Amino acid sequence: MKKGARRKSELLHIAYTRFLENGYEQTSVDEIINEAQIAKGTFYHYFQSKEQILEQVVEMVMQKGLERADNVLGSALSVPEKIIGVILAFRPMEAELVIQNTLNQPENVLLHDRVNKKLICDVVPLLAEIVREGIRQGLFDCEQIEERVKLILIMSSRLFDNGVFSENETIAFIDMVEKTIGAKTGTMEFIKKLISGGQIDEENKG
Amino acid sequence: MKKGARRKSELLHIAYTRFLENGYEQTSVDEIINEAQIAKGTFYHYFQSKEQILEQVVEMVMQKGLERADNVLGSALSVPEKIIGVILAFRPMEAELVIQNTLNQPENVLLHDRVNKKLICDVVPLLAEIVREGIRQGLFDCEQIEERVKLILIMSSRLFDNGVFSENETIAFIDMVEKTIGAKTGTMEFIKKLISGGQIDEENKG
Amino acid sequence: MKKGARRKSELLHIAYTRFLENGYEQTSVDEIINEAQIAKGTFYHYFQSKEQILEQVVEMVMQKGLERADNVLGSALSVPEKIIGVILAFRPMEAELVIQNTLNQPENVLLHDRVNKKLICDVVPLLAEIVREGIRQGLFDCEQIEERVKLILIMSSRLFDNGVFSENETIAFIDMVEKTIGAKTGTMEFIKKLISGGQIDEENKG
Amino acid sequence: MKKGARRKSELLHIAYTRFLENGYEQTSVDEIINEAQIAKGTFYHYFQSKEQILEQVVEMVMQKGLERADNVLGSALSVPEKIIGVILAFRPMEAELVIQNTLNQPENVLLHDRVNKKLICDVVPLLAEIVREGIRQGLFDCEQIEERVKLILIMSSRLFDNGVFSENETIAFIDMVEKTIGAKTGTMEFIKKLISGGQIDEENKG
DNA sequence: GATGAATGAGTATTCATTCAT
DNA sequence: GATGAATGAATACTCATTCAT
Repeated sequence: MKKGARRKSELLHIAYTRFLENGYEQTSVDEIINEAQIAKGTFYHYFQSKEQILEQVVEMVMQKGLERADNVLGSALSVPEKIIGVILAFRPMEAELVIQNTLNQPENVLLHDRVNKKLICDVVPLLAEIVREGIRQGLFDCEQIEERVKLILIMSSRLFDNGVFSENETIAFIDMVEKTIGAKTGTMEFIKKLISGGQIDEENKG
Repeated sequence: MKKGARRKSELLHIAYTRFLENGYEQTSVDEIINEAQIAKGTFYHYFQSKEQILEQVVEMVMQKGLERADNVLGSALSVPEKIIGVILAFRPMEAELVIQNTLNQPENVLLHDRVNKKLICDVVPLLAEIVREGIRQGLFDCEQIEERVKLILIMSSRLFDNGVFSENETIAFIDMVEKTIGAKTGTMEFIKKLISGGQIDEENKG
Repeated sequence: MKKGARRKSELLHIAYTRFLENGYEQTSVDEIINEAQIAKGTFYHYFQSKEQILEQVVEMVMQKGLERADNVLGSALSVPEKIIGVILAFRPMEAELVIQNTLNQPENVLLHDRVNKKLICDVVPLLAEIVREGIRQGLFDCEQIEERVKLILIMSSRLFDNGVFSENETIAFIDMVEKTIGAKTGTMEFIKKLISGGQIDEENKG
Repeated sequence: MKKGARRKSELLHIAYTRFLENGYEQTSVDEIINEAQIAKGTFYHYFQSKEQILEQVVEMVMQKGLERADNVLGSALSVPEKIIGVILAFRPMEAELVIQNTLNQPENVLLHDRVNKKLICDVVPLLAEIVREGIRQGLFDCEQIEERVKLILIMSSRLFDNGVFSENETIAFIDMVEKTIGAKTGTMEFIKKLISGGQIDEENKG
């Protein structure tokens, strides 16, 4: 069914936005159906529970991220660029919201948390593979690859969560990333241009 | 009023425990007053709203942390030890809960988040000062001190949140800390003994 | 608390009436609170759930019945009269309803069923004791006393449930009762007057 | 339409089973169509409402009972055996369920009640005719035949509802039946063998 | 005949907050 | 200071029924 799928996707998008703006707990099913202009029953025709729509929103966000990450992996970018590309692939959410400036910090914690958990789980192996490639190319030099990648992800997730970072923060971050994976100073320097140059690269949404 | 203050403190402690175990949203005022054996009205005599008790719980937690941090600062510990000491001063919460094994991840996100925000805000200047002392002593060497300290805090907060870390995680973390602040390799090695020697070491879940 | 008790009793009475008229499932909490002119929260201040008010209604009905039965047992009535007196003590409900003519048979089955179960459970021992007294007085003669009493109760419960019985039904019922407990023909004859004479003796309610 | 009739019959059977297991109110149309693997609309193509399928289930059960009863009437059994045969003809439901052990007392009250009402209505004339035959044969002796038959049915229905009866209950029941219709002691004795010999005998719960 | 998406009034229950005593 | 009865808006969820295809 075309129509059914479109409706479900529309509901997911509305829920996603509301969850981010007001938080999961603070968003009632009523709010979602009012915005979608559908009946209560229709909502429960598509989703078994409120909890289920949260899960599917998380899945949707991750799915989009994975697709973008795949594009990055298959591209002709350099290894350092791929690392940043993959990290950014899972951060369009932040981008949208920084722009909308509606990000209501204390409320959307639960969604962020869920996404972060999945993210670390799914993205660590991807990045670890790229780092290994970098090691083979003589660009990086380190052990405990998964663990280092995880720490980088944690840091970047926090950084991007806030959406805003000073030049000093960027410098420190780049330095840490380089040292963490044993890259030469300057290898990741290009990040600086990425961030300060354009308030994060955009492209996303439906 | 002695009695009033004792009651308020008792209420804060009960709320603190319940918030951590079940989460803020999932803890009702009824639950708190039942455990405290007081009437509804009495609760609202001490706190204007449920939100207010959350704020005061966060304050209380931070206050305790600051007291412990002050002891660390005034002690005869080495600079590297002081850094870890201050970080740990704000993490007794985790310690308690890891032991109690009641830490229910998805629920207590809000409290953690609030505490973390305050923590980064209050603790960064403290740690920055210690790092500066370390630089003066020739132990460390770095610029962007506040930003680097912040990144370390972010990483450690995430690490301690999960409560469990493998040996590889510990090694990677120590290495990153040392490199972040420009310390010689081995300077922070003692952390390893702290963690593995202490209570918290377990095999990693994820 | 005088006031609180009065409210609770009022709620029980309203629920009792609605359950009988419309059935338990068909009576919503909204219906009860509208009739009682109280807020939703007030209902749940007195009862933990809808199920709980049903239980307490059943208890109330049984309690009233037991009190009436005690009066009968302590009276100067003859043994046969006591038997009928005890049976009737638990049947004021029918009386009310026959008069009100609102008894909507298919709906109130659940309440009836619950009351009947408790009734058979509580009343059988009472009646058995009276029958034994009758045997000692040489009025009755039978074995399997509890079982026979139970069968009589089952029959009478069904009879009274419908509230209406022809003369032939009454004759047959009396004959069966007499034969069941081995009484001489005519011993229970007086029931006939009771029933046909007055559409069941009344006195009940609040 | 062959297919249509088969489907309808299948739906009736599913509904019948669900109503008995979970009760009418607790069985949703969704449950029925899921089990039948048909669409919502199809259900409402065969039945105008949920209420209507209940009615038709009751009819179906009664129809089956009447067919069995007809076989009994046309058989070469003795008059007392025919009486019991007819009663049992309408009780296969209990038999099935006692065996399946799924009879969930509080829920299936409504279906039972409806069946019982129809049962008494339809079966009383049948049994009355057999009793008259017994009187003509000099086996029984009583007046108010319909009423006595009705009382016997009421008792037996309750007995069979519970499915379990002790020896004393059986003895008392047989004695009451014999005396009710003026049969010689021992005439209905064979019931005992039927019950205790057969499947249903268990130790009494209550 | 058959489908299943859509409906929306209805359900029981929760809970932070108020206020007269 | 302390109580707890009372509130009522809000919540997630159900389900018999309809109807365009």
